[in-house]
Amino acid sequence: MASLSPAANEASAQEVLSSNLEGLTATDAGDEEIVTAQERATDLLESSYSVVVKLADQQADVHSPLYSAKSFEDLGLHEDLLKGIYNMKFAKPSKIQERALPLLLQNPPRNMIAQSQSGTGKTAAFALTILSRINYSLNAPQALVMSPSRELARQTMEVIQEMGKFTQVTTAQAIKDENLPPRVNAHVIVGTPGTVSDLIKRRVLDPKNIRLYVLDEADNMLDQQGLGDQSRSLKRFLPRDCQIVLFSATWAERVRKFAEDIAPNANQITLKPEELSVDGIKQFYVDCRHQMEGDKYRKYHVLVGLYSLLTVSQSIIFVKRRDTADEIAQKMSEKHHSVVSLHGKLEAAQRDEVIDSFRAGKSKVLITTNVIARGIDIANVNMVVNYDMPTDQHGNPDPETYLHRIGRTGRFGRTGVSVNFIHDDRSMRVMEYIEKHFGRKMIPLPEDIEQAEKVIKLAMKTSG
DNA sequence: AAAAAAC
Repeated sequence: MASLSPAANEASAQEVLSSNLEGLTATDAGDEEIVTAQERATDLLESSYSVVVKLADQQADVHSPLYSAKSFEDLGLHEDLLKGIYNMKFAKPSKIQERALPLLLQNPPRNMIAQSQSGTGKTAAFALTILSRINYSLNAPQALVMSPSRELARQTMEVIQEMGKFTQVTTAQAIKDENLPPRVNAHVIVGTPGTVSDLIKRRVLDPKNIRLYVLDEADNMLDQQGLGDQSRSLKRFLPRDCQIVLFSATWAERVRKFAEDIAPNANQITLKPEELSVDGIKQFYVDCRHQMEGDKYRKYHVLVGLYSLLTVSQSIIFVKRRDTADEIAQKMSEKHHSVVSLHGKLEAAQRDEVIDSFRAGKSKVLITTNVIARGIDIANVNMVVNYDMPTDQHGNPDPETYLHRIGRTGRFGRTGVSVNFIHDDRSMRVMEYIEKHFGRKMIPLPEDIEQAEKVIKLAMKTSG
């Protein structure tokens, strides 16, 4: 306990608030209790959460009330959208929504580059923009949302549908193996870049009426080899006056220029660096360097030792390679753990089945690659394990992926714990780099596995 | 020295 950061309570308040704004509060909590918790959280949030707004129009006054919406009514949203919002239990705009929505909704439309932490309602921000801009009497694709993975595209689609429940919106998923008509005329398309560009080239998808192009997890969409080229080249099919919106929790310096290139003259919303800390999630590490030396599976033995003691509701184990995910899932299954593995080598239908059943709580442990590192919301996940520390293709530390991975837990005001597995000097150096990058120390777990389990269990019980 | 994303 003594090792917990002093700011942990503030961060947890943010999560409590996000929880309410995301409409995913604990179902057993009474309405009265939710409101109280939210009010308390709001006070803390106001003082701790800060954004920097940079307007494309130099003449405009950033501090004008025009650029800050304290309520959804202030935004002039259609009644049917307000119904959708309140149906999802959103009480008032989150800080990012408050700042971003007036800018996103202004006419003529302006491009937007925005940064916002996981779980602060960025999906809702662009969903509301999309649903506000559609011409419902025109049966043609008018908004195109791109995701870096199949799983995130499906989840985002669900949010748009839920929010647009009281509108006449029609939607279509442009992902692998999805059955689509010969001519897609849905208003909103959510998809992955390869399939979308394929559909456009085959004239299944006509881009001429697209007025909004959204890149979710935009730094990843622009930076990654393959994804980046596809996202950029798609832009040439879009009308010249198409509004371009880029959202992500992370924006490494190197990627910024891509962003400004694809979304010229954009309004920009940036988080102050201190907002990127992850104090709400208790970050541990287990040093396996001196355990069972010489045994190539010693990291695995520590993992399975920990899991044989721990009782967590659900957890995600991140590994580097797809075959490692399968291998560990296989071995843990033999030990009667409730485990599934998910990665891009699986068939599309299989991927859907695995993620849907994990979401439904049918298995307790998801072993996966970076495919799930970003954006995925699964409320009951209260532990993330970095079995392999996140690195780029050169083996260099990847703090952005680290932040996204551990952001899969500690969501919605729930307790979140992460455990990094260190097995050699290299992985130790990767972790130390990430510690420095975020200015946060990870907490060492006792070498004795039973003691380690007690420490993790205690961290899970204390409010995160 | 990986993963993701198209056929």
